[in-house]
Amino acid sequence: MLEVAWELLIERGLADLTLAELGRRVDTSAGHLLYYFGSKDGLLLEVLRWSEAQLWARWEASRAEEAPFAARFDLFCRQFLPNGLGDPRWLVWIEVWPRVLRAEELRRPYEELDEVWRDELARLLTAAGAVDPASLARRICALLDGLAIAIALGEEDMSVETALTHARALLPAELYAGATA
Amino acid sequence: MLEVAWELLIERGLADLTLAELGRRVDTSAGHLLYYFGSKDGLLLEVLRWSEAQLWARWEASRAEEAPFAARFDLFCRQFLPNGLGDPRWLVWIEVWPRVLRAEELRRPYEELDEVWRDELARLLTAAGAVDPASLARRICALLDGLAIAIALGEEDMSVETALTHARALLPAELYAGATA
DNA sequence: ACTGTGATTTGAACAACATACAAACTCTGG
DNA sequence: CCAGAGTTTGTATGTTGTTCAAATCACAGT
Repeated sequence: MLEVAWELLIERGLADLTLAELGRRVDTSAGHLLYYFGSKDGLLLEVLRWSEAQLWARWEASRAEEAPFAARFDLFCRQFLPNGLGDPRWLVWIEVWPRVLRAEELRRPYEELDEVWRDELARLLTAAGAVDPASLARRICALLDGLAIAIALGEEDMSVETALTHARALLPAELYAGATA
Repeated sequence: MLEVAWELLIERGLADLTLAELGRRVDTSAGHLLYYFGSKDGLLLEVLRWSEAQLWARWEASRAEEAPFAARFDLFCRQFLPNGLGDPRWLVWIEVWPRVLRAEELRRPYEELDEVWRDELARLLTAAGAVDPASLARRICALLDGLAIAIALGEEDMSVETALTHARALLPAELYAGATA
């Protein structure tokens, strides 16, 4: 069901991700979706969870633990960043933010999702021997968030490659030694 | 009128910033607001413009052109970053992002507003003799965006001071030499 | 003054939406 | 076969932003 929501999101964008429309796709009623997810906020959060799980699976499949740090870092950033304008994953993030502001009870679950990548990056940095991995991970993830918005919103002078360059610039020189494919 | 919208936003938050409610405050009808602003998106954009103009005025009043770079940079960041959880200026930014995604015609005006601070920071950096001011400004503004989201959304381990530390870390050592008040 | 014309302003109507809810249905343990 | 909890549906409700025709206003030209 979440998968269908996802496809709907890709096909028709944010505007058409409505309970009625989704109900039509899944052959059920909007009422049932509410019963199931509690609210549209709940549904969105669940979609986000699902999409993050997908991404995490891809990440676990592709991350090469023994590869050099530079390669793993690049891969991390590429996975994290949006895949161009209107990337569905970031569509949901951007849609969720204002809702977190309106609804107190979304804060906790939101933060949990947010933390995952920060922790993973911190793990990467720790393995590479960074001095304050937690703080550096915070910094890099914040940067990636900002860059991701620019990409997802379609700002002309921002691309994944440019973003990657910016991200690398935050690494201490000794960590990101060689160039990578 | 935009000022009243602003006060309404501060008092009651995002959820109550509705055309009907605003109309009640300004003693006019929701229909008139639509006639005037074209759409709610238009209103929001105008509110954002107004708030940015306010901020810009404060910035121009307080920036000391002859002060050392470190002080001017800190001031810039403090102005730019949200003033704690639910800062109204960032409330509007966060509300605008999903709308930019839904409505193509918002992209241009959005980008114009976005660029202002980037250009100003680039100016600061140029004056300080940075090597690639435009790119560095891009990077720092993206970082500030990411940090701002964390602050505005009320993530516990993020404060303006912490954010400031992160921002400073992006500067080449020779630019940010001394500590500042 | 009068009038006509275009810009405002209004209020009611509309459509789309998330949500609430009661009724109908389904399944399961006794 | 039944009772009752858990699902599912369809309809109703309340709130949105938006549309629109009518009313009002401002004011230039005569």
